[in-house]
Amino acid sequence: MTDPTAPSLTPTPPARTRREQIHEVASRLFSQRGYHGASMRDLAAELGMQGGSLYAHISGKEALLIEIVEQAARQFEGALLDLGTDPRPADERLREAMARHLTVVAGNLESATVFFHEWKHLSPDAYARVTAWRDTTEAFYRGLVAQGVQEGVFRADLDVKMTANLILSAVNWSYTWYHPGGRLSPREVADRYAGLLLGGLRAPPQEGTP
Amino acid sequence: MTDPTAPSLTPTPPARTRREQIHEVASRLFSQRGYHGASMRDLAAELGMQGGSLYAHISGKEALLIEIVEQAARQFEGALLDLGTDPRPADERLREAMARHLTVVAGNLESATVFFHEWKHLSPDAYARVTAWRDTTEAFYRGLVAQGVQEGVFRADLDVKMTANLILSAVNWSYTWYHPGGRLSPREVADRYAGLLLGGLRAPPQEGTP
DNA sequence: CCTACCGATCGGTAGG
DNA sequence: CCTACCGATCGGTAGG
Repeated sequence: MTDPTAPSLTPTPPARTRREQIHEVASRLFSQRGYHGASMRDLAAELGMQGGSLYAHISGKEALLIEIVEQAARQFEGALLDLGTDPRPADERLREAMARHLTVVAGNLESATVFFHEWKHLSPDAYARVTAWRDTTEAFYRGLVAQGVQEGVFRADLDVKMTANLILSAVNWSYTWYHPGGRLSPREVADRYAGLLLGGLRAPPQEGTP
Repeated sequence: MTDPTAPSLTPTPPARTRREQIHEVASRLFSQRGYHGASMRDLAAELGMQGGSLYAHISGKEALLIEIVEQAARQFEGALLDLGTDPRPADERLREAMARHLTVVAGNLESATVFFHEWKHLSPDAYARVTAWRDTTEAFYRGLVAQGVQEGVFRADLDVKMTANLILSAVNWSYTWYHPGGRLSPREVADRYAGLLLGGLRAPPQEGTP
């Protein structure tokens, strides 16, 4: 009926190398079953090959984990990097940073999950690189908060570290609940989160009812 | 030198059954290496016994996971339950709920980590129970937000679901960064988070500089 | 709680 | 990319 070798009329998805396919399926399996819970034979089977055949394309299971985690780290880094020199006021920069951060999570839910859960299983070298990346991201958000205070856009009494922790909680925890087909786009989530964080939950004092 | 059978002068820690010791070490190993990455032989070795001897005390590896995850769920549930009927205004209830939630996370970092990472590996029955618990907790926070709006304590235009998501992000993500010996107690973290959430980051409009 | 063991499965390799 | 295989390790059990 459907001959897999027949030319398809639907537009072919962008050509992916076998290596990219392996990374893609590995991200899904690692995110669903965990790094140690997903076997190389599972991975091979999903790609229609034998377990040993994987090693014609990749050097080993851990190399796969390293590449998935580091690619995720690079995506986060690339999304936030140029915001360091953005001329807008800190509240707008915060909104933009959260939007980009959430877009990376939402657009790469599987590798983001692997990134957040499985980085502890990396070998010392890759482990250190991921830790460094994490520190950079925290420093970025702390810097943003501190600049906002200096600009007079944010309250002067903010605890910079805890404020950055709160922002990071919001954008990172999204990997647990966000579903791409859902009600809100990543940018809409960011707008609502940023609005809540900037304005607070408390109702403003009533006019004329003192 | 130190005879392990000699009576100790330092106060003995509360008597723990062998089963409790097994749960404790299993929580640590599961949190550090993941459920599938930690072997029953590792666990036995840390307790000074042979692999097979574990099965005199427990029925299997998955039973261990189930009990760790469900005990964590019960702790969260117990901490939040009676707040449903607390008579204080919603902003104080929010602060209290966050303090209790963070206290459970901070006081059980290892089992909380297992709870957040490994619940997907449960068999269907236990999986369903954990999902139900998760729904209950989300409903609790959504209810709290909705009540705050009704009371006039929170802004009338809040997105209840996203507000609850933001609160849950803050208290749950804490398992990734909180260290018991650190600068702030769980209650102090809750106070700062609640202060930020309620009041917002934005500096209040300047008096006399319109 | 130990010894000794079970079948299954693991990541990975040799040779084609 | 396959066949056939390696040693290691897995969760768990029998019998004491």
